Amino acid sequence: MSDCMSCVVRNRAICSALNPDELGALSKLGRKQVVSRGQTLVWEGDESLVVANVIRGVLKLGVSTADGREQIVGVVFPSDFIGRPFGKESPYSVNALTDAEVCIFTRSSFDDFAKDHPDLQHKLLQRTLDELDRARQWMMLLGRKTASERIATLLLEISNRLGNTGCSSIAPFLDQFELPMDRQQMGDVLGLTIETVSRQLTKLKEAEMIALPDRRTVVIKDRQRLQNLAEAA
Amino acid sequence: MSDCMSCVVRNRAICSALNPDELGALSKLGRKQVVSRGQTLVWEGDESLVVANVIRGVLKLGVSTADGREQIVGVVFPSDFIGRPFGKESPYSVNALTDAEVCIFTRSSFDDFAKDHPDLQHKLLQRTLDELDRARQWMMLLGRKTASERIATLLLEISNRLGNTGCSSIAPFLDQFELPMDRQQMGDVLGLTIETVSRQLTKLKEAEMIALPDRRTVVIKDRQRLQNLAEAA
DNA sequence: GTCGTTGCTTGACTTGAGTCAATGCGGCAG
DNA sequence: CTGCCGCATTGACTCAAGTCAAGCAACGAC
Repeated sequence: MSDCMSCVVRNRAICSALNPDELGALSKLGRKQVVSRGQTLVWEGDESLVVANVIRGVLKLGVSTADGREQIVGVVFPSDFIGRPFGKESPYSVNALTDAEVCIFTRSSFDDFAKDHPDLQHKLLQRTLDELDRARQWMMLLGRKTASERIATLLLEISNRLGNTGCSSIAPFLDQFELPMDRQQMGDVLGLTIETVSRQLTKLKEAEMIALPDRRTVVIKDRQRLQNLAEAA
Repeated sequence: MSDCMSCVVRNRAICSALNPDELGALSKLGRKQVVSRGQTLVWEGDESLVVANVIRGVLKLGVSTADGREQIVGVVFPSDFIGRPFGKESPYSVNALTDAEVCIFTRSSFDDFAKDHPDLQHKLLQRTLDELDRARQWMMLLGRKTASERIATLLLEISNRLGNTGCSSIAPFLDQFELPMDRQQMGDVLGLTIETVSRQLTKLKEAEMIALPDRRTVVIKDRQRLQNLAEAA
């Protein structure tokens, strides 16, 4: 890889655990790769051969049943880590929701490097613990929240995840943003159908909590009310 | 703690990463604690002050909304690790489903110990990755499976988790076992109501896939058919 | 014994979300 | 400009699961 030191996620990705020398060593193992929207990086059930850091773009982690039902079990943003280090087949597929750029490693070379760098493993552990907490919050959503609560939660989550680019702590969240996914994919994240997603968005628009200038753009007009709805109070 | 070397989960818990000397040092930091059914070990939203290994019994991790809906986001069995190391408040409460025994540490002393023991962190990372995979599989269940598929999945999961005690690799799963939870709690794990749980269990019984000799006992009579149902084919 | 209590099951009815089927709309190729 | 194509929205209807309300069975206290 050419230049980790100038990488836009240098200070947020797990690489931030490494000093310049270590970073140089790691950079020899990986390479940047562009992934275009819709492209699949890893298939569900395949042996886990690669891991990666997200540099730019948004990707989804998806599980599907034999009869074609799909559930998106994770959405990864820049600086997030992708993959299943230390063996095991990947229990989900990884797919680009938008054009993206990742910094990719073979699993075996990454594993070897990680074994010798406890600080890197520590960062990875923290990240995995955070991801687990997020997954559990999502379990509450999928098990117990109503359709409108789910939509409200998703919009706020995306607003936060897109806002926290870290570069500018001025914007902890965004009041206007582009959805990195279409209606079907929103349904797949929320455990709903495309029609229910559409209807609930219309309701939130009619209630003036949000505006939808075009299919992909969301404006949060009343964050407080949206938050109350999301928190299922 | 008196005697880690003779601990029943010695070879399966994260402690298996440690040599006898290290184990001796860790044992000075922790203590065994008996927890009785229904007792709460950690409250949702409280600062995470303790972590623990489960020695005996089954505990649940639960999240609830302001208006009283509950979702169980994890069930932990002997040798599993409980808690949120490295800061952060606990996003869920921890509750004993059965009488249990845990080996408990203050978070800060465990954190300090872990910092100096990369092998322990490595074990913890692997365990957390496994737990994350399990949580994601459960997201598929909560988002996309029907009531009967959910029940079938839960019964098989409990059969496997109770079977894999590690002590005897003879029994990879059990065909008869005691449910470590009541109907309400099954509903809370599956995102269903108590009535739906009861009705679906009756259906599985009528279809002769299982038998229910008493409220808490389950006998798997046709594992293959139950598995087909669970896999949502 | 019999009275409560607690947890589970069953039945009748309601409802939130799914299904099926048009219709609408914005962009782009020709 | 026109017509098509790929989403997205909307409407009418269905159905799986939830709600509300009895009953039932096992167990312990007295």
